[in-house]
Amino acid sequence: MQNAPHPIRLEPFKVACSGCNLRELCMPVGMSQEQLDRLDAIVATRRTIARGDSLFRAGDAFTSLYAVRTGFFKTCVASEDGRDQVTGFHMAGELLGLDGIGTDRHTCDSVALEDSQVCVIGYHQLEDLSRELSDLQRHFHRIMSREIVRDHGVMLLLGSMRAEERLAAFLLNLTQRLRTRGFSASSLVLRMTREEIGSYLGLKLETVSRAFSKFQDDGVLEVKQRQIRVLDADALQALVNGSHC
Amino acid sequence: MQNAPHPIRLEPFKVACSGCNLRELCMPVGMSQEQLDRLDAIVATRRTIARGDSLFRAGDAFTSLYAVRTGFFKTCVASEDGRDQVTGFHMAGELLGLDGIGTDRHTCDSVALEDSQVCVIGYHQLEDLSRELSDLQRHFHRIMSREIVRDHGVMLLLGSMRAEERLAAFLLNLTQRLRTRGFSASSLVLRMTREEIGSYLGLKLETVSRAFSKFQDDGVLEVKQRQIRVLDADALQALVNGSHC
DNA sequence: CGGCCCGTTTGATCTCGCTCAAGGGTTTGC
DNA sequence: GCAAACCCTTGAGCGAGATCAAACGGGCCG
Repeated sequence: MQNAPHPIRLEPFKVACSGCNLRELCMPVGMSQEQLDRLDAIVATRRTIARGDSLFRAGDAFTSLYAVRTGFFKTCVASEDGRDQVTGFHMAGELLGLDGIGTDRHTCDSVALEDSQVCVIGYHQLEDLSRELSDLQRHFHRIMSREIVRDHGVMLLLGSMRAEERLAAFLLNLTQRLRTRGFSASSLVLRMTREEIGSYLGLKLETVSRAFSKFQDDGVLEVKQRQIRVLDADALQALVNGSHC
Repeated sequence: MQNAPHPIRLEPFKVACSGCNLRELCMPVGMSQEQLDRLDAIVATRRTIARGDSLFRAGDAFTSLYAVRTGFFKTCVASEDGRDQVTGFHMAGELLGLDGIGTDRHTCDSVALEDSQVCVIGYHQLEDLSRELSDLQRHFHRIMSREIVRDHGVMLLLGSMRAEERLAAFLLNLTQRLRTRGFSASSLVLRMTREEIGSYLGLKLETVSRAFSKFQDDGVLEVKQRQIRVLDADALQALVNGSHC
């Protein structure tokens, strides 16, 4: 849209990390040109996933990690009985599939919430390369560690927050990540249903809906179905910071 | 105890991975003698932590990982306001400190629940070595991945289980881990208070206490303060598997 | 254009776990 | 050995969120 005109060049599927506008968010953070070229070599393919389809499912053999290029995903785990829990939402630049490393099988489902594209990163090749490039090794370890820290944050949320606090924390997290990607921090379109939000937050969909309505009544949000406008981010932050006492 | 007599040799603090009886549970899983020797070289020191003391705290600079050698730990995160959430309990052979890799600072507190000893593993040395030993690299990645999967399991528990189901899942997890270490699966001594269990499970201590009493009344457990005897593990398993419908 | 499906909102009621409170048991320290 | 913490148990009442139910709204397709 806002780009200066470029010579029209068709690069049907091969778009390298080195030329990717997500490279400062994704695997190649801070890598040199030479390192980038080597990373390009192992991120050979991309895959398109239609809305509603799975990128992988629990039980699938683990071979690759996936970097979200465009679109939006949820991951969910299921227990033996039907119970189902959304464990995360993932947007451009984020890495999917880390759960599979431990047992060589994926332990959760990853489902596209809109038509999406991912870069396929062969895991063994990544291992090989990260033995040579200590920057890559370090970065990969950081990504895994941050995932653990993120999960601890969700555990804190699920274990000790009330419904409205959970939703506030969720919205602040989303807007924060959107801002990092250059989007507005105040206007967003939810890619997931109330039920999926509820599953992630340990709430029922009705409770999520009521919390949205409450925020709207209080002038904190403007809610039109999945179109959300944040009117008072400070109020959300205050909720998360336990103003309930 | 059951070993053939050895010449009495004092090894005051240096006990190597290669001679550690936890090596099949800990970092050196499946490593060759030559690899073990190299690992020994970087696991140079041990540290003793008295009950109630911290191994590390949120905000501390991250330099090392810690393998629990003896004793028992909890890790907990705190939010800006006073809220506090136990994110895990850790016993012999388990690795602590992975949270620090992402930001070079620890993000949670790790507290000894009994007098404990840990092996200190310098992280940079581990990185260096795992670039040379692909088995070590692989194993380390698996440990991190399993931690992520474990956290997903806790999220499922916190997000979708009722109080008694949570306690049942917790007890089954504990006994499973004790069994792996050669302890009885039916008789255990809890190292943590009801409040700490409650924090981990997203419940209040009174609710935990009531659930214990209920299990005792139902003949599933025998509860004497922190001394627990599992009388009917199948009943616990049935609870976790959602027999509530 | 009309009808259907899906997701959402809102209301009424119920219930599980929380809160508040009291009492008892165990461990620790003087 | 006694006292003081600390931890655990149990009861009573309450309330946040679940459940059940109904109606609404938008998008899609015939």
